[in-house]
Amino acid sequence: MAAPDFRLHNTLTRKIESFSPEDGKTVRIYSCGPTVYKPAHLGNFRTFMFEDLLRRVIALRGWKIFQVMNLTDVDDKIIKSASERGISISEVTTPITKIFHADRAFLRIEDAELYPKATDHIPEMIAIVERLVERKLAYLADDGTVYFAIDKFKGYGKLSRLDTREVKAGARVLQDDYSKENAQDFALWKAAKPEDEASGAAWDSPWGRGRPGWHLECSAMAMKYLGETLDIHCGGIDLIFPHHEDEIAQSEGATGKPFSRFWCHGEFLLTDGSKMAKRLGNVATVQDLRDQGVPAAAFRHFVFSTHYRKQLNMSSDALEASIEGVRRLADFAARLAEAKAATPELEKIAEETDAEVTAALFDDLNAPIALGALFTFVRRANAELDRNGVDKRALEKAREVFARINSVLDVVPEAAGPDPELARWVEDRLTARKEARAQRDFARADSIRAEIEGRGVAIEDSPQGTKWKKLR
RNA sequence: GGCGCCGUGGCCAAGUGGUAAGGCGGCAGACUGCAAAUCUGCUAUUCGUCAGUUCGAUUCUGACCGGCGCCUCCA
Repeated sequence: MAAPDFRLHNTLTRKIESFSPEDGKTVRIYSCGPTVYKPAHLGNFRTFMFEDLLRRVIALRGWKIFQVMNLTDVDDKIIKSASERGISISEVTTPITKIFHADRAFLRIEDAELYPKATDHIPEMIAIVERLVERKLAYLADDGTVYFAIDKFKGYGKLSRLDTREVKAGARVLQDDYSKENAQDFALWKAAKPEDEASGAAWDSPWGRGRPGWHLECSAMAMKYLGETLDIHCGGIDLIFPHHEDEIAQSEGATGKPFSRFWCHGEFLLTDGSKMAKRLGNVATVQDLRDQGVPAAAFRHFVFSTHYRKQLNMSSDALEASIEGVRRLADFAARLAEAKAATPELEKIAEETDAEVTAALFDDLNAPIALGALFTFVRRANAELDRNGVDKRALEKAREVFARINSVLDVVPEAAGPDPELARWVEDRLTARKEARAQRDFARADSIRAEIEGRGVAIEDSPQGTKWKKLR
C-alpha cells in the first residue's frame, strides 16, 4: 500500500506542503506551552487541542511522535505576582502547573512526551547566548542586558514577513531602550533587578546575575531534546511575531542550521467577537466549562467543528449545539456496543467513512470535514441497524472504524459513572411503570416517567424493553 | 500606516471554475398508548455589495462595505 500523503500548512512558506518526519519514523514536535502564572483559558486550550489533534493524526498516519511542550515558569508576570505576594516564583508556578495538567486531562489532551521547565535549563540558555556573543550576533549593553542584534542576522523577518524597516503609524509606540543598538533588538539575558533576586528569579551568568529573556527558553529546550532542526514547531498564531521570529534568529544564529522544518500555528478562539485574552477580561476557563456542565467531548466537538487556521467565536448557542451533537454520538456508541449484528451494507459504509475521514485529516488536519463524515456515518449506520441485519463482520467493521475515528477526535462523552442506588431505584420504578402500562393505566405510567425524569434519567421504550440513561 | 485572515440558510460550519458537506434548531411523516431515541422527507435558485475575466463564479481578479488579528505582555 502506498503511504498516504500527509499535508500540513507551513507558516514559513504560507503553503500547504507534504510532510514526513526527517528520519522517516518519529515526528519531533516542539509546542509552546503555557506561562504558568494563572490558569490557562480556553483560548490557550484551543491551541493545545490543535496540537493534540496533530499528535493523534500523526499517530493515525503510523509515525511515532516525540513532543516537547515547555512550561514557562519565569517571566515578568510571574515575578510580579511573586513579589506582590512576597513569595518565590516557584510558589506561584507549582500550583498553576498542577491546574494546567488537570485541565488538560479534563479536555482529553494527550500527554506530550516531555514538559520541561524553563528554570531547569538555565545553563543551556546561557550556552546559546555565549555562542551568539561569540558569533557577534549578540552584545552586552550598558544596562547589563545581552541583546540579540537583529540586523546581524540576515533571515530576520522571514517567518512573520514583517518588513523590519517599515515600522508603524498606528502601531503601539516603542518604548525606546537607550541601551539597545536597534530598537527592535530583543533581550536574550536580562540583568537582575531586586525583585528578581527576591523572588528567586536570578541566576549567575558570564554577564552577572540575571534571568533569561522570553524567547530563549524555547530555543534551548527544543534543541536539547529534539536536535538542532525540529520537524514541527507549533503554537498560537500570535506567537509568529515576535516570539517565533526571535527563536529562529537566536537558534539559527547559534547553530547555522534551520531551526524547524515546519511551523504550524493555530488561530484564535474569540469570545463576543474579539480575542480571548486575560487582559480583555473575556476569558473562560476549563473550570467555567465544568461549572456549566459542558462535557469535554462537547468542547472538543465545538473546537474541531472549525478548521484550526480559522478564528472561532465561542457562543452559548454553538456550545449547546455541540452538546446535542455529541449526545447523539454517545447514543450511537452505546447502540454499536450493544448490537449483535448488522446488515452487510454497513461494512461498505464503514469503509467509505474511514477513507473519507482519513483523507480529510491528512489534508492539513481538516477536522470539520472529518466530523461531517462521522455524522453522516452515524445516520447511515443507525438506518442500517434499524433493519436488524445478521452480519457480524459488518458490525465489527463499523465498530473498528468508529473507534479509529474517535481515537483521533475523541468526541464521545463518557457514560455517567455507575450509581447502584439510583439504578435500584430506577429499576424499581420501571417495574411499577411496566405494570401500569400492562393495565393500560397510562396516566399512572406517565406520572412514574415524570418522576424518573425528575431525577435526571431519560427512558426509552423499545421492543426489547425499556432502557434508561442518566443525562449528563 | 504596514502585514494577514474572514463575511455561506435561524445559529455553528465545510466546500469546489460547472452549479451548495455536516451539526444544532424548526416543520411534516414512520415507529410508540403517549413520549424519548431512531429513521424518512422538507428547511440557502443561493454563498457581504458592485463590477470584471469566463461558455459558466459562491469558488479567479479589482473596488467597496462589514468583522477580526498581528506590528515586541500575548495561545
